[in-house]
Amino acid sequence: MIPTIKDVAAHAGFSIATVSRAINAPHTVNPITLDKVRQSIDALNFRPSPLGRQLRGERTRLIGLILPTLANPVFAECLQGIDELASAQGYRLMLMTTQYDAHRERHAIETLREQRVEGLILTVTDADTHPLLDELDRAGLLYVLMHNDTVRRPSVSVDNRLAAYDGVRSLIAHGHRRILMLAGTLAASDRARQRHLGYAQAMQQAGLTPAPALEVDFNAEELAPSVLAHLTSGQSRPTALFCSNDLLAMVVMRGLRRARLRIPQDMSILGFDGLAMGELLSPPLASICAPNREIGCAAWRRLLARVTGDDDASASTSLALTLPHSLREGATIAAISNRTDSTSPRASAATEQPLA
Amino acid sequence: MIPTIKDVAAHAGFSIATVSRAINAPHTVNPITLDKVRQSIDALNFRPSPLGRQLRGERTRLIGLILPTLANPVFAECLQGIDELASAQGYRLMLMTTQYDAHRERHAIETLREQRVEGLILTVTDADTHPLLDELDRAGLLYVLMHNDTVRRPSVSVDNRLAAYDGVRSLIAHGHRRILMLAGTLAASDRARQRHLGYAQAMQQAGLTPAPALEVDFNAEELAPSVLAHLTSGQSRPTALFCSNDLLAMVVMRGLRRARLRIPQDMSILGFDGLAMGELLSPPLASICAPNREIGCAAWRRLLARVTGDDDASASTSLALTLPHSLREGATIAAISNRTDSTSPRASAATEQPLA
DNA sequence: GTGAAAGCGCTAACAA
DNA sequence: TTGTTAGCGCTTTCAC
Repeated sequence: MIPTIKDVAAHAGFSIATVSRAINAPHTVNPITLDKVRQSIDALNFRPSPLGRQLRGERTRLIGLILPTLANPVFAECLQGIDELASAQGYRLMLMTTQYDAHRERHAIETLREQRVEGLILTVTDADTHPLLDELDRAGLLYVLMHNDTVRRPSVSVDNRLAAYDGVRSLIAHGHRRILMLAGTLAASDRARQRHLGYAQAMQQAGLTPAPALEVDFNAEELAPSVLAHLTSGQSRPTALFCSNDLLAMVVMRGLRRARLRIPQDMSILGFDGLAMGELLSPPLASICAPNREIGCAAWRRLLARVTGDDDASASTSLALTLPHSLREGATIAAISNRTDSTSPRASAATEQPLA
Repeated sequence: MIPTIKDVAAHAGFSIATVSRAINAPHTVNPITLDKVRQSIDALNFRPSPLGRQLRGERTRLIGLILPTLANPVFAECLQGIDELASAQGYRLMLMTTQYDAHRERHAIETLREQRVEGLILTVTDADTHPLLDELDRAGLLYVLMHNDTVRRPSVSVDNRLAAYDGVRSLIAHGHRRILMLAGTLAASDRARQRHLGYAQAMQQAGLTPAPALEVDFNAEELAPSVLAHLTSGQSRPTALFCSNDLLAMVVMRGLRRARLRIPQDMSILGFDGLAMGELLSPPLASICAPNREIGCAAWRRLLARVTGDDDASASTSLALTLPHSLREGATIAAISNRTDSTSPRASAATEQPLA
């Protein structure tokens, strides 16, 4: 079926050792022999099996990738960056997704470990409390976290707390006082926690009262009545929503529209992630941007440094690598005049200026 | 470093054969022995290396995946479906992206072949003229195409021609006469060709004149002036655009907005792909929907049937598996009154009714 | 410059 | 029930 080095040797009339050398150290074999061997290789369409090599203890050049889902483009964007570098450097990627499920996380790690991946790039729900990561440490399997916000483990991410702080400060600077944070049903993630911390800090610093994050069902067609009530109730109606990620922001925007609220006149929206897609929305989504692709690249570089042992430089570096975030203005944030801080959507709309 | 079966055997005080049996056929070994072996396995945190197994000619349970890009969620959606089934059935996925580059396609195939994948799921630019696929056939490497529209090779896709035909017919039914098709810079793909065929057919059947597809640069911030000229020139201004995919439709929508055209009052838009994201737009994007996730699943099932040899049933089946498409109405298509088929955006807007 | 042979981790036939 | 052994595809001494 699939030709082996043996077949090539027989075909060329040499020993397998010579064929091996012809492949791995061409200069050590007689040019004429080399030519014959190469002809046989072509004739049989032979490709050396990495299994044989790997078995000999060579490097597998295999890196494992564990992501929660690809339904959220955040991870697809990271993956693009990783894939770019990996294939350029001759590594292969083995991908598994977990759908945020702990069992699948465990299964993924076991599977990849069995495959003898040289390292792992992953995003988990909560990096600080994750027992599997301790196991990885114990097993000596190298890994780098992406997006997870922890100082205890090797990770690449933005400063989620600070980024959220900056974003919410910007909302406040636009005159918003009643700002609510919305989170997906997976509010338990380390980044969601950090983002809420940043939100709370910005609020308090402005003398405002932070509220707990409001959980929103990602998959529902409409916003739940209970949620909608929070967003529209007369007196304390929020004027701005800080969504813990862009996908959530998009779902919320749709929900608000269906409830006949205008964006940003009736409600300002700020997302988090900086999805490329967000710019295509109408109005373009304001978002706290993480350099997702760059996060993927950086994670790759860190992992590879560890894998190849070029880690001397980064040994002095702290575990957590923090990449700069940025604010994308978009057009989903309206400025609010604080004097006429009316609670009626209609009334307030008149005093608001959509932001270019 | 990584413990081998030998280490376990030594630790447990048995032969490697017994350890192997303890792992692969526990019932054939003495319970007491089994217990000891298992303790050693746990103690050493041993995982059998698939390399050894695979080398013995066992199945690798490895499937290769070659996608153009993950920047287009179409592929991410397929991948979700594939990944779901693959991990449920104990297969591993090796992913490579090509960015529509022929060299990378070749490289991906070679790499995966070397890895001894049992089969390949891929999307190529043009399946009919692709020399690499002939090579796969010759090499006997099993594969299934996704999205590629060809009857010559095993593939899973929608009927792109018919789907486009249906979509354009719907535009015509809404009163549109001047309908233009836009395509990405990769207009050479088999599916783009089929879609244009469907477009042309629907136009001709309605007594209208189809135009060649207009190429649009995907990555530009604004629509190119030449393109914009096509879309706004007075007399022959199109009233509807059929975009060869949803991502393109989104880019075009943004471009139109920047050019101060309203959607759908000034211009109707129909996309192709049925991206989940499209429903979150405002207005929700009308699209010809392919069941992307289902396409991934179906491709997986077909490939696995071939890989495992359960192909008897599908031997009678034709090579190309066509899944049903559907039309998502969205709200980017306006009805046009044909009597007052005015060419001025402003004037025509008055006679148009946005479609719920 | 080339070949013979050992060994990587594992399974399976065969022996005990 | 357990052990011995050959061999999967390959690289790498070590001879020749």
